[in-house]
Amino acid sequence: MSATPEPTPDRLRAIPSRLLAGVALAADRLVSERLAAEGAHKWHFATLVALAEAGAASQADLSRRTGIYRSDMVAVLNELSDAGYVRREPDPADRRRNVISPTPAGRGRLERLDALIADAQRELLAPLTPDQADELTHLLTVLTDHHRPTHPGPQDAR
Amino acid sequence: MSATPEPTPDRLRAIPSRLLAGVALAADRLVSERLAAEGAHKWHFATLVALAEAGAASQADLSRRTGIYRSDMVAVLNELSDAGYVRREPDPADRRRNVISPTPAGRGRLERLDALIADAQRELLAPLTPDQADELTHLLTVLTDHHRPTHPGPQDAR
DNA sequence: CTTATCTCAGACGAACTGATATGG
DNA sequence: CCCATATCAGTTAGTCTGAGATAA
Repeated sequence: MSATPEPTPDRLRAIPSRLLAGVALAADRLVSERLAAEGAHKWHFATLVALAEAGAASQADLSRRTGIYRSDMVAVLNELSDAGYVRREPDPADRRRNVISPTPAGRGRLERLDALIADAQRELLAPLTPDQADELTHLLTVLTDHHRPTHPGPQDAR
Repeated sequence: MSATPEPTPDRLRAIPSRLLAGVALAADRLVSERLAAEGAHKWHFATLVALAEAGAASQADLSRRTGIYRSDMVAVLNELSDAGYVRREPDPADRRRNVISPTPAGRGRLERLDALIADAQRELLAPLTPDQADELTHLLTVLTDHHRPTHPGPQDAR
């Protein structure tokens, strides 16, 4: 048996950009699966976090904070508001915009999703020691802050 | 002045899976730009590397080694062979398959692309010390080897 | 193995409708 | 005050790319 399973060449496996792509993909799948089990999406989580921090914000604000594209934010907020997690009402001070604010149910939702995300991160970093996990996070943060034509997740800013 | 530019919440910025996604995206863009300057794509590079290592291989082998989807490999090989970088001929031992082999021009092409990729990796990791860059690569390798339900990274995200 | 579709998702530019802001 | 123009917020509809499945 064993017909030599065509290994990926070391020259390819050692390339940082390829390693990053692979691990990022695995991480994204982990997170997406966990959230999907609750009928949620990472965008919902990011939006609720931004909202928890800001208290209330316009859609454009949320777009900038989360990195979710302005057009796509519409659908995200529709879903969150249909589920009763956020309230969307016109801004009396500037009628061009809506003021989005979290509801009590939304705050509860955030805590639940936060726990799911934390679980996924733990599983992702399980093969590392706590110190290594911290170091990895640190190194990624350095690179993130350095390479930032403004896109953690892509989008926005044009 | 300063209208407070809506910062990304720390709760979002500190999440490993988000950091990975952002850095992986920046890395991929760097590499893609460099290769595009030579009219190449990362898939061409990966295929040439696999070919250099194997000497010659079937399309299915190359697909498994590089993580490039079988269907997409067809187009990649069409391009490489049109440019004279690989030869595609029927396998006399098994007429169902083709034997792909690199040409001298293909080997030269690989060296050129390899240099471009190396440049991109250097630029990507520039903000880190050499030790940190090595450590990052090591940590990513550990995660890559651990999280592979057969999908090390099909090849990339975007 | 090759080729042709087809579906699905995500990123994103175009463009339209208001509303606000500014300079004459 | 009136008007033209520029800009911003929200929204819709549509393109483009890539993954993955399926079938001939």
